[in-house]
Amino acid sequence: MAADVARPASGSGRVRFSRQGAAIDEALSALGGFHTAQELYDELRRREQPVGLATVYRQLKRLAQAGALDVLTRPDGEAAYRLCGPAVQPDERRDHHHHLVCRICGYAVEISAEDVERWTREVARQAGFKDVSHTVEIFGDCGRHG
Amino acid sequence: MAADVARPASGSGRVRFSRQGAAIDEALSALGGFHTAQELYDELRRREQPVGLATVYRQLKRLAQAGALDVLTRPDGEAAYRLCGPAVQPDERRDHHHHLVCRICGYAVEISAEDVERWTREVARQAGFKDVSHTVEIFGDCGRHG
DNA sequence: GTAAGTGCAAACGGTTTGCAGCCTC
DNA sequence: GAGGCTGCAAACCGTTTGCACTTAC
Repeated sequence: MAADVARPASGSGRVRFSRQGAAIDEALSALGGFHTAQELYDELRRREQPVGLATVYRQLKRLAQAGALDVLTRPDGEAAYRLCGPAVQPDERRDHHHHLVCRICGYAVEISAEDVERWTREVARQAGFKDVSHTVEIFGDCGRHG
Repeated sequence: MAADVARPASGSGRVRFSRQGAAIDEALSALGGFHTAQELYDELRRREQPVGLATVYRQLKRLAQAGALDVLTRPDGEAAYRLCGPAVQPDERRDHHHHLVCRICGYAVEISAEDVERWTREVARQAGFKDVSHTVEIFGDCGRHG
């Protein structure tokens, strides 16, 4: 099930299969939760399916752009990725959402934040701001790793 | 008023005056809003009071630790700083808060987020997470720069 | 005189890119 | 065989650090 992660249906330039791409999909699926490119890189070596670091980054970017990955910026600015919810259909657009992330093991819960969305929009409106975007992430210790 | 920015009352190691430190305080005050170390560095050169980039970073870190600066992580991971609210007393502890920041000019509004604080705590509790922290920042276009 | 503060340049860590070669379609 | 994908190494960018020097007190 791992290697079947949504492949981009993007118009320009067909996407080809590669051993490395599959390995990355598998690792993402096996690890679960949010993990950085470096962590993924290490995991791949551990699995004796080494992939160049540059390739890991490129693949992650592709998957993210294709909507197959959730991307998250950690407090220190490092980026972390995980597969989108289990059964994402190719054309199913994932809308804006946030996460409650374990800072120890990367386990993450998707949080519905209707109220926060509404709140940010309202705050921005009051201050006269336009083209508003926001970041909301919650980090903690899930207490069930290991 | 600019050079009088709160100096740390920290116990270890007395803090000395320096032309560079004062210049940085002034620039921060003159610019207002959130700005990166690099932006500050450029501003200082523009003012013909050049300060080494390393010094800018060190000074910003000091001021931030002393509680004289608000620190903010931009979506791309870069750090931005600004002086804390106008009249901060040396021993006045600024508690956790968030900002609505203009992504164009750095102008920022401090937002009270009681409800969001409560919400994040509640979400985390429901998921059984401990030691919870969170990031909430709103970016937009204030429409009044220039 | 002592040690904090500074400047420079080198080092760092995460991420991106140029380019030659490989491999899928 | 054309073009995407890979690997490597070099480049980047923000930030930190080592070290000798300056300077406030």
